[in-house]
Amino acid sequence: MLRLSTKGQYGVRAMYEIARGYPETPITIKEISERQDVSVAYLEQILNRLRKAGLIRSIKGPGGGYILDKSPENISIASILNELEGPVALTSCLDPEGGCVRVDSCVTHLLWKALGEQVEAFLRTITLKNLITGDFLKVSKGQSVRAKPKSQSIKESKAMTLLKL
Amino acid sequence: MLRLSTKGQYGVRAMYEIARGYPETPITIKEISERQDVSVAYLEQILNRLRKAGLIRSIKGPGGGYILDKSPENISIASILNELEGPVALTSCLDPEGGCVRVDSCVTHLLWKALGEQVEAFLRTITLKNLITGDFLKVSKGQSVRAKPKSQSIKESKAMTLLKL
DNA sequence: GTAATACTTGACAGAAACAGTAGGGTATTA
DNA sequence: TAATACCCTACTGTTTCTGTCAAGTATTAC
Repeated sequence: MLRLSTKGQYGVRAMYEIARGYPETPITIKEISERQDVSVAYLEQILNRLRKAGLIRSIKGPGGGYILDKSPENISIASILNELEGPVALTSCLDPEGGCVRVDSCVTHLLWKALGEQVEAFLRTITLKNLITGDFLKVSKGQSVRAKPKSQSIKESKAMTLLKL
Repeated sequence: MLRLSTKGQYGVRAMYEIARGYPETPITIKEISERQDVSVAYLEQILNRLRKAGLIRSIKGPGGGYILDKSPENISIASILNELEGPVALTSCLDPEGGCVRVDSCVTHLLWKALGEQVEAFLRTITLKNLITGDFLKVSKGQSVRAKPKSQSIKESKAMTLLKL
């Protein structure tokens, strides 16, 4: 249950590749395509939306490509997925668009709401920088948090709290 | 993103109705259908799977219906959803069935894994009893946890920790 | 024993979402 | 002006979802 679409998955992986070139080296779609094994045409769709959302910038012509529009520590996984898949909405009830007819009588309404909020909170704490440095991976494996205390931003330490649950 | 299927949603709501009759009063599909506004035929499919999973028991003939096979505090939302939608698997990579070809090279693999585990942990802590007593709802609204200390099981207090994040 | 109640099972079908392709266009550089 | 590289829209096959339908089995009450 709760499958993430390929658009979201590829989007995060593409952003990871773009982030690696930050702040100077643009990466072409072709390169992302080869490294992440996703077709150029499909990536075009995905990156287009992320560009319109202001997460990345594009440079046309030879030597061009894509580059982050903010620093990696300021781009969360949540912001990427929100653009590509919309906000977390476990039920149509909770979709910002269509309203719920039976909010009050629905016992499960607050359950789904709470879960959705927790997921969003989690995704907001993980940034592209975490993906690049691998801090996140170490923490999720249960390694010592205090091994690299000075590199921990506030956001990162929040992510750790969540992961240690 | 991350929409829950109606099967899962209806399943939980149906289980809530069945739980209300525990341990003595069986409830018919027809009654659940009317209370939760879901067709009888669709509920039949759903309840069948929950019965085969051992969560509920059925009694045929007049006066029959469905009844829980365990006490409400021993049936978690996770166990219901797992039967109806399978385990949380944000990517096909993480599906217990199909294996991942590029586990090691995939930077995001552990991210989705960690998120999935967190969601499962959350759903395991919420039980049908929480739904019935409404304890869960109070907590999720940020009310004092210590207001009813004696009714708190270990599981419930875990859920609260999660909700307070 | 028979009629009414209620669960059991498998097949099927329309709708929606997903995943990806195709084919044209525009801007920039050398 | 040719090559590079991004830009945009439309479309289509596949899968999943969301149910319905129809026929069957078991139990109870009388």
